[in-house]
Amino acid sequence: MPTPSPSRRQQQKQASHEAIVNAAARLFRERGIDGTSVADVMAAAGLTHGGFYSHFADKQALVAEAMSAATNHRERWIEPRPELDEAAWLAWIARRYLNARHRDDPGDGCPFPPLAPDVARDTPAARRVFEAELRKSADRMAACLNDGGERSAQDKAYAVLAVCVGGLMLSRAVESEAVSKRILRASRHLAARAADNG
Amino acid sequence: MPTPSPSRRQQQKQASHEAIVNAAARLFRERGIDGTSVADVMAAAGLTHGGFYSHFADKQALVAEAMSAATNHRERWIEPRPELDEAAWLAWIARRYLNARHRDDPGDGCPFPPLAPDVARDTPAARRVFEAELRKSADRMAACLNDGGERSAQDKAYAVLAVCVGGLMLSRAVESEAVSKRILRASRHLAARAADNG
DNA sequence: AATTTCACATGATAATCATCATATGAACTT
DNA sequence: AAGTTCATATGATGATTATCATGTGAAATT
Repeated sequence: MPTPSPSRRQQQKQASHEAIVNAAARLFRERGIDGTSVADVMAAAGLTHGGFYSHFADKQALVAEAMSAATNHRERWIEPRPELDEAAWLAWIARRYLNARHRDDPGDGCPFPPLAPDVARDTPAARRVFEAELRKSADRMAACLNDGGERSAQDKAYAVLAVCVGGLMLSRAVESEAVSKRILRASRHLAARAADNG
Repeated sequence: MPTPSPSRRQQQKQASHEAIVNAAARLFRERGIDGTSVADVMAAAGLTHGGFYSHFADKQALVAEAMSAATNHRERWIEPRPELDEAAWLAWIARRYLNARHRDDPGDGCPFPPLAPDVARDTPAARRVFEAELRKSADRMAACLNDGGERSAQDKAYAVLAVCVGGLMLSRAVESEAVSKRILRASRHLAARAADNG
């Protein structure tokens, strides 16, 4: 059936729902899932804690939705550039992803680095959402890569995602700026190497 | 001064201290730092919660010690093999690290993947410990690599660590065995590519 | 042997948290 | 306009937690 024009009330609820999910997507990336309380999320969404359970069955349900919401902007990093060859394109997206700006703003960045370990310890449902989002990213990247030899474009994509996610995570976990930058630079370099046919 | 033979009491305390640190090193890797209570750690060490503060100023102090303790076995993964050339050696250590056994036993595995995001949000002191341990791993690896062109052996080492850490983390965060294995395999392959001279 | 020390146990304390119960007022229905 | 619904607010509840206070018995000291 075609969407009947939503009532004012429905609109209001949907707006709140989105505000909650967006607040959670940011806070989870910034402080981790365990480090973020339901009340924190609701306050950041401009609401109070009590209303939470008319939107979600429990915190787990929010985690799943927030994970999806946080991954919606993958186009920011994985953007086609048909005029570039494979190595140049990989170097280009690696620079978009592995840099100090992204490192210093996890709340607005890729959710894989900050949330992967939390998800690994979470429920199968959470891992299914993570996997679906990771797969979408890999597919989007693979569409810009060549199928080379025994390695499919998808395999290359997963490997590039691994360096990018690992490099960003490590760059955030060290204290000195010099070492952090070095990790970013070295990871960018290796990401571009995924292009060569082996 | 030469170590005076430690009294029975000192020995006892030291044994308890080590039991606590080892229990923490395992539990933090398995359940995360926030997901592990001081009481959990003490119980796993065969003690009760009250004695904790005669060993550590607070939970943070334990985090720092546990991180070091968990990294002490890096020789398991980064082991010299002078008879192998660089690419073969990298392929070899990548297989040692990026496999299902390691993936399925985080409590006894490398602490970087499960703890990096927690540390990124922790105190500067925690990040300094993380950095020191990461640097030791990079140094140990770099000692087995060639200084090639503009990329130093250390840079290569950091990049290899990034794929390894990222690949293991992603392989744990997805639900299907097929995708998980694919990530491990693709990451192993890219790790070995770090050898080529660019 | 009497005394002191201290590692560890038991038992608070105060904070935080997920979740639930209930109230309220605006938005829909009639 | 009176009645109903429901999104959200306010205010519990019970669990968990880091940390502290106090007790105790074995070990060290005298």
